[in-house]
Amino acid sequence: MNIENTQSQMRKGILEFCILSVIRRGEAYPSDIVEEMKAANLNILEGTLYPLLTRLKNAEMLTYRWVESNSGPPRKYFSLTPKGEAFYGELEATWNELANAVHALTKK
Amino acid sequence: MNIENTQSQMRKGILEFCILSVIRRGEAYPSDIVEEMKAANLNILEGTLYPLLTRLKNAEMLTYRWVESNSGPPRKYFSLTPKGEAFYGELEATWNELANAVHALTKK
DNA sequence: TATAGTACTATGCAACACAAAGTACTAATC
DNA sequence: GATTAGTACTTTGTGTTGCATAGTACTATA
Repeated sequence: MNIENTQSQMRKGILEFCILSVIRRGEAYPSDIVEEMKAANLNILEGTLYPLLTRLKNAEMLTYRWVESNSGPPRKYFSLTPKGEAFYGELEATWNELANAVHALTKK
Repeated sequence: MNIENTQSQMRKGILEFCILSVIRRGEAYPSDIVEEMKAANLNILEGTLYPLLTRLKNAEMLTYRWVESNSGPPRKYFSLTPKGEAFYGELEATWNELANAVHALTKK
């Protein structure tokens, strides 16, 4: 029981929401996602990001296309499906409810 | 990949923070904790609460005493140890950082 | 050709919320 | 007194995901 572990636990379920938020704003490939999240003080590791993107794709929330890169290997650009768009709305509501509940409970 | 599962994942690590918050405000027994959390729209199940309280006790964040009840079986009243108090401070900082990061990323 | 940088894939583990089943104590009812 | 109901706590097993690690593949550069 230490703070690093608890932080990791706290991130579960939330990273999914964050990733969809980044992609929802515009087609993005994994490094884009990493950069945007890092800019918001959310560091995500490839061991988490790639399987998560794969799960989201398999669940039909995301779709992707390969784009040749002019400075390295090809990149996988992801975008939201309509199903992913709807799911995003649910995630947003769920997160807001949770955050508000925690705020209400801990700030009294 | 559905909203109920994601909600459950989102709660991981957070419930610990909430429980310590309730107990920090004053000695409490499990049903007290359930009621206070329910009032804040955070429902916690016994299968989660009791093992969590046990983990916190085993990690020396909590201590407890038995109190006879005048309307049923005895109750286990929990309170924070100094170590638990310090850990709470870390949890609060960690949660705030995470919540702020998510807000920054998703509300732009 | 070998190396470096970039991009992506696969696998195994630890931890916790959830679900369910069970034990124990006390008061009320028969 | 025996049984039932309500309250309180304990135990166990499962599924999921972030983390950690190792690996493959593509392109540019030396």
